[in-house]
Amino acid sequence: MTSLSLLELRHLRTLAALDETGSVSRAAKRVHLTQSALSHQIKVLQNHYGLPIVRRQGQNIELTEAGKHLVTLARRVLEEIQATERNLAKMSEHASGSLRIVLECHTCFDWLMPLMDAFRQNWPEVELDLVSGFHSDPIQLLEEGGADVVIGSEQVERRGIVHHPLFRFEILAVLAPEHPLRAKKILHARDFDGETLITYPVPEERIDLIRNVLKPAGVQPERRTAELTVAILQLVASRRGIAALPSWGLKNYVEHDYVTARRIGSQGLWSDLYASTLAETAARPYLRDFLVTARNTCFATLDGIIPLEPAEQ
Amino acid sequence: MTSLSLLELRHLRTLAALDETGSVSRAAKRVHLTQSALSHQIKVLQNHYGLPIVRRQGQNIELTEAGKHLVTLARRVLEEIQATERNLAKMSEHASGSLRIVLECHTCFDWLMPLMDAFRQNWPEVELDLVSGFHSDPIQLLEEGGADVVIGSEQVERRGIVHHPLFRFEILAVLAPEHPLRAKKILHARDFDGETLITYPVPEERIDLIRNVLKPAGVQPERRTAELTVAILQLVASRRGIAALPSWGLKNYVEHDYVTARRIGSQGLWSDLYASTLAETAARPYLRDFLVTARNTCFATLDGIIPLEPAEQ
DNA sequence: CATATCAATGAATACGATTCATAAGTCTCT
DNA sequence: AGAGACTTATGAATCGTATTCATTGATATG
Repeated sequence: MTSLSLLELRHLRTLAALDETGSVSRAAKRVHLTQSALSHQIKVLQNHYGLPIVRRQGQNIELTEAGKHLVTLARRVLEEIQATERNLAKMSEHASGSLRIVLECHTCFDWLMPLMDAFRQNWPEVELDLVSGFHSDPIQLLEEGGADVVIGSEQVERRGIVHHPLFRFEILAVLAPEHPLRAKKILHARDFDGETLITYPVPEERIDLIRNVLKPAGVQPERRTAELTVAILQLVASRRGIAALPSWGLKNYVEHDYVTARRIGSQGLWSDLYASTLAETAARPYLRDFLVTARNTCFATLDGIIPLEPAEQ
Repeated sequence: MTSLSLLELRHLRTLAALDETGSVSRAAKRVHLTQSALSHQIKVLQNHYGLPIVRRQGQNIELTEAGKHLVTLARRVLEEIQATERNLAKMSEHASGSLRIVLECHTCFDWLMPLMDAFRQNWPEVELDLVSGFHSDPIQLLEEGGADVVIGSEQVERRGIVHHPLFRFEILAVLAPEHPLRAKKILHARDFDGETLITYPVPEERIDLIRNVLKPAGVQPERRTAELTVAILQLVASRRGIAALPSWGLKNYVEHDYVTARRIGSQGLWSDLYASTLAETAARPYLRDFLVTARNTCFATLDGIIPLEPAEQ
């Protein structure tokens, strides 16, 4: 089909990112390019169509009418492409197998559930499971063949294991709205002295706040555990202690004044999330599709997360 | 939307061309690239998906199952893109106006009619017309504002006029199946000596066979005219003379042995078709869309035509 | 008002798609 | 069978252009 169009999928991908982030620089991170690159892309498109596509709105940008047209196109097209690429993947080898997921991070339930539903639809032949219970060395599970993916935040170098970066997120301190510490904009290690820390029932080394902030400062608050995120929040709200949770799940509770969130340290406490697999299973098409849609749905639904550079391979 | 895909629209465009032409080199002409470029593109895609996309079938190629998946994707996507680009075009200026078409070439009716129907649907605001009758200087009509496009085969340099190349086609001699000349594979100028030439009712200079072949050789056969292509074919079939017509319209008649077609000269007699407009109207979005879909539908429906390089601008 | 963060832009760069040159395969015709 | 006219495939060279770099001007925030 002939076409005088200079439009390419790369444009559509950045358009979609622009729409989702509302900012050129955030969109740039999302598509792993510089802000400048996206600015140039936008300019080329606007010249080509003779129409503004984005409008500066204060700090950020906003799509114009024309931009929205292109975004709906982008959505449809990118989805169609992913669908047929899935079909192609199914035609190649390794199109079936198992995807047994180990979660190091309890809060990941939030985004994992809808993701697993979608995946089950797209890959009915793949045996999808969540392997439950606590595991001291989840990576070993991979090597023993007891699991296929570990979702966690530590990136330990080990032969035959590859870590696929998902995203970076901030961990915020969660307080009851009446808590005295609410006065401080930023909490530091010694602010936790004498407080009760409410966490998931996992070893200390697995809790970023303790490992990276409190322990180095020699602060050792009391601990109390709960299995579910809502239970932790409930305890916090009823003034039984402080918690540290990913920012994305807090938004609703904070907005309704159920709890208050505060940054930890002047830079904030950040953690990276990886999906780790055997090098061998990393090549499986359904695994790659799982990772792509995982990132997509996370970016779409989780606020305040930051893309990570894809692993060089 | 994140994507590990290296797929780009350029790939989809060549896929579509590959499917329509069944040959890498013909597809290359269609998308204005070299055969080598397309070969490389195909290889990249096959490596990426780990699947063959085309299969060599003797001289030409054939799409595999995977290739067909991609082609249906390509069709859908490219169509969607054209649709939204039309929408964008309508949002810019010059989105309405008139498109009055002058035909220098009678046979163009064949492909112009469905094209005009499609155009009318897409651009209801544009006043679409076929200006009828014979015009000695159709380009002048453009300058006088009596028409907007001239579709013809001569490319006369004139200030303020731009010629948009459509395609190149071959003109074949058409004989009655029993005609003595059927024995020759190729007809030359002197073969026409003493024959009756059946043409459209236009001046000699407008008839490529006469202007480029017979006149230079000093051959001057009798002439007889008919308005419609079917009428000409009817006269030929009933042995009233020979005609010279574009190859594309002949296929059905030749296959049913209604008439016989022969090449004219060892290289064949070829003619280029252009759409000419004022430079000013060339910028109008609906005109550009008209040209794009004209080329597309011609390539899709007309056999044996060859793309021309787009005019440099 | 200083600082941080944003988008825009021109020039330099680097990457990769395309071309070039060539080889190898396929069909047709004599 | 062999010549010729077609194809497609492939590695190396080239060229175009998308991206980055470096900088500026805007906009918000404390």
